[in-house]
Amino acid sequence: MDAIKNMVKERLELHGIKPSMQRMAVMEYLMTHRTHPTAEMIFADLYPEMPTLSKATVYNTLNLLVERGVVRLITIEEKNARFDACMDPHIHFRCRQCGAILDVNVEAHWIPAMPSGVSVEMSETYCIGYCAECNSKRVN
Amino acid sequence: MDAIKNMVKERLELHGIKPSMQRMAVMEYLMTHRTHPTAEMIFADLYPEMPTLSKATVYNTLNLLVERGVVRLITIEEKNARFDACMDPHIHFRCRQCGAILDVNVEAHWIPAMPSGVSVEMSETYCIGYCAECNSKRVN
DNA sequence: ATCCATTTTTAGAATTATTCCATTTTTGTT
DNA sequence: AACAAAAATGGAATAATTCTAAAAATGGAT
Repeated sequence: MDAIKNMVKERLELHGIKPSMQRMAVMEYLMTHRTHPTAEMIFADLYPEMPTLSKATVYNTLNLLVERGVVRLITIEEKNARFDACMDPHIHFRCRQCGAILDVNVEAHWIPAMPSGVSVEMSETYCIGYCAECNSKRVN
Repeated sequence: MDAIKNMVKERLELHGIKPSMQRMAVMEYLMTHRTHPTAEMIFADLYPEMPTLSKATVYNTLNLLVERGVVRLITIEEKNARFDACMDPHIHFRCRQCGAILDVNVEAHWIPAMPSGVSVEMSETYCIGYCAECNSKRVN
């Protein structure tokens, strides 16, 4: 019936994760909110509809999803970890002024030549500067 | 006399930072320890020789150095901020097993095309995987 | 259906990196 | 020496995340 819920379920099972209600909820949230939310944001938004949801479960689930490579952990902001369910190649940009985190699509991710013997499992690139809107308001 | 202390002093003054004892100590530490230390590590190592040093000062100094673009803040590890006084283009690699953080030199840093209006002040790339040593010990 | 083992969730306490705050010390200038 | 401004200090406060021990849910096997 619900196409999204099916995709969520499949994606979890594909990575060997049992699709419990809570895990489905967190995963669905990430797939439908491309806002790079923090654990706190996810919890706050899910809580009204799942009043017995625990913050620990949100953290447990996010950690599991990251470990299994289902979602990306973004450390572009020192304070909070942020999460992204989009695994297509893209990088992140954070505006120094308004704090917005934007996706920037790239054809493929840049992985420089590594010293021999080193194997790379994943790489992340992020940029920091001023977004178009904040730039236009800036005094020079 | 002390060539390093002079470099440290110059580098601070070049960025408009008054070279106090404490700031010199932190900056010298970063320039002579290419280990991407945490604030805690810097404090712990400096403390024996500067018993009145405060952790707050180490944090204040590191924040100032990062703001002024004298050192790089590295967020490759979720738990702690790490710092790097080397501003030459290079990226960081973290070994998932032993936790070592290595520099990987690159000719120039990769900055993908940004949406129009966006200005980029800095960018960071990091990779995570297994270092040569840990790789050789891994079971397949 | 029922029992049991395993997995998952839960609430709250604990941990810990970092920031904040009010005071003291240091520095530089008249 | 006196004073204002800047920097450093110690300890309390904050807040994100993890830990812990108990409760709930799940999934066979009988």
